[in-house]
Amino acid sequence: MSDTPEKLLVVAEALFSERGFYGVSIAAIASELGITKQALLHHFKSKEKLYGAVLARISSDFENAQQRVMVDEPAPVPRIKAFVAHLADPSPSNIRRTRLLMRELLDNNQRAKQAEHWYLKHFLDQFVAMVQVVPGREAISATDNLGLIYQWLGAINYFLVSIPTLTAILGEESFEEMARGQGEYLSRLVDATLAQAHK
Amino acid sequence: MSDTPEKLLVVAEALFSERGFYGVSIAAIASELGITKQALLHHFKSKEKLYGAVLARISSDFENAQQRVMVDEPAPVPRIKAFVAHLADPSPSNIRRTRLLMRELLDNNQRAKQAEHWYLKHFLDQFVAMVQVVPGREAISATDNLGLIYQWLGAINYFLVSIPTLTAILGEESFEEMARGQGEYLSRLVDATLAQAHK
DNA sequence: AGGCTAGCTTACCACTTGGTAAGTTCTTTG
DNA sequence: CAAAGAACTTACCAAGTGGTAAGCTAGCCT
Repeated sequence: MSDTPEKLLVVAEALFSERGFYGVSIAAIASELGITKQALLHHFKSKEKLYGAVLARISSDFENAQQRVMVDEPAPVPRIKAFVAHLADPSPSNIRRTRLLMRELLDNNQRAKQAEHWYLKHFLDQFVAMVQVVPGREAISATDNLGLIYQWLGAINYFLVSIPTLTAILGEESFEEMARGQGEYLSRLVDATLAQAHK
Repeated sequence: MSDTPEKLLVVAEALFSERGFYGVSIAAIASELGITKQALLHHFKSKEKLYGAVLARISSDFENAQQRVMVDEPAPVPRIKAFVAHLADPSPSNIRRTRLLMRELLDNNQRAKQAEHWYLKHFLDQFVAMVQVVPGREAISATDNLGLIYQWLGAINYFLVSIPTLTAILGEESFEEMARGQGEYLSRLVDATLAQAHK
């Protein structure tokens, strides 16, 4: 094979992230890769399946990262902070994936979806478990803890996808200043929200 | 005229919100309205312009709400909380608009955009001004306050667009429980994050 | 009455879309 | 060596895309 399927998924991920599922044609992806549309369709039988493969790759990487932090950081709160920091990593590749997942969040409204087999279900369950072992949080319901997690995910993901916009508004330098503060902000956000329920 | 332009914009807004700019054809919007595609194109000369009109309508409503809260709530912190509560209103129409604006945030990455004339610039400037008059916040840079606002917007907007997903995961009742807590959560989030910088 | 505009309609267009069908070349395996 | 399958290619297609052109009708203004 001339291109590894891995390479195909990387390019497809980038384009889906930038323009969305309906915004990219398989021909556009193929052209970016320098192959024909039909070569792409040979590997992934349809556009939907190609997109599915992109999602599967992301969610698998996600779960790996989650498992890693479970092992590396045994203490509950530092573990959460480490994981939050990982999710908030402002690297181009993480921004790209965050944008794609946010599009997915907006779309799977209308896309048919069974809650049980949802590709991020496991990720959320694990995350809730991470919060529930924090001292003082054991008694709090999973639903409430999920609410907390959604605040964090909101703050993290919204910031990441806003980066291009913020850079345009603020200019390169001011944005850098803001971005430097963001890690510290998030750490304090976790502390503040974790603490507030058991005052 | 048989349909008011208002009615056209309402339907277009709903469809753009659900499926995104590329996900909806002008023919689909027209069919939903029970008119021909060309009738729609008669009112708004192109798809882009129709979409632009939808955005303009939203941003104008936004600025009205902002102005109202400035008048109705003179005290800085209650004013912010009232505005946050307004933005977080989980009514179907607000969810629809939040979803549309989030799509816009994801897209205007690649869409050409001059920061100065950006349709939400004024909204953000006003919001920053609202935060900057909070006692203890005057000395803090606009950039830092903007960072704070993005945390709030993130928590609010992400939650709103996640509602369909969360309902599917948790079921109707558990979700209702979580949603009831969300208003209280947000109020505390504002308190906690406003306080943290001037301890 | 004549002209003008708003609000349509039907007809049409070039282009792009995702996808199929069938054949070809290369590589691996029995 | 033969068979099989993987990795393509070219050719094609029906359906849909955004948009133009031109005409028609009703109401309004002078």
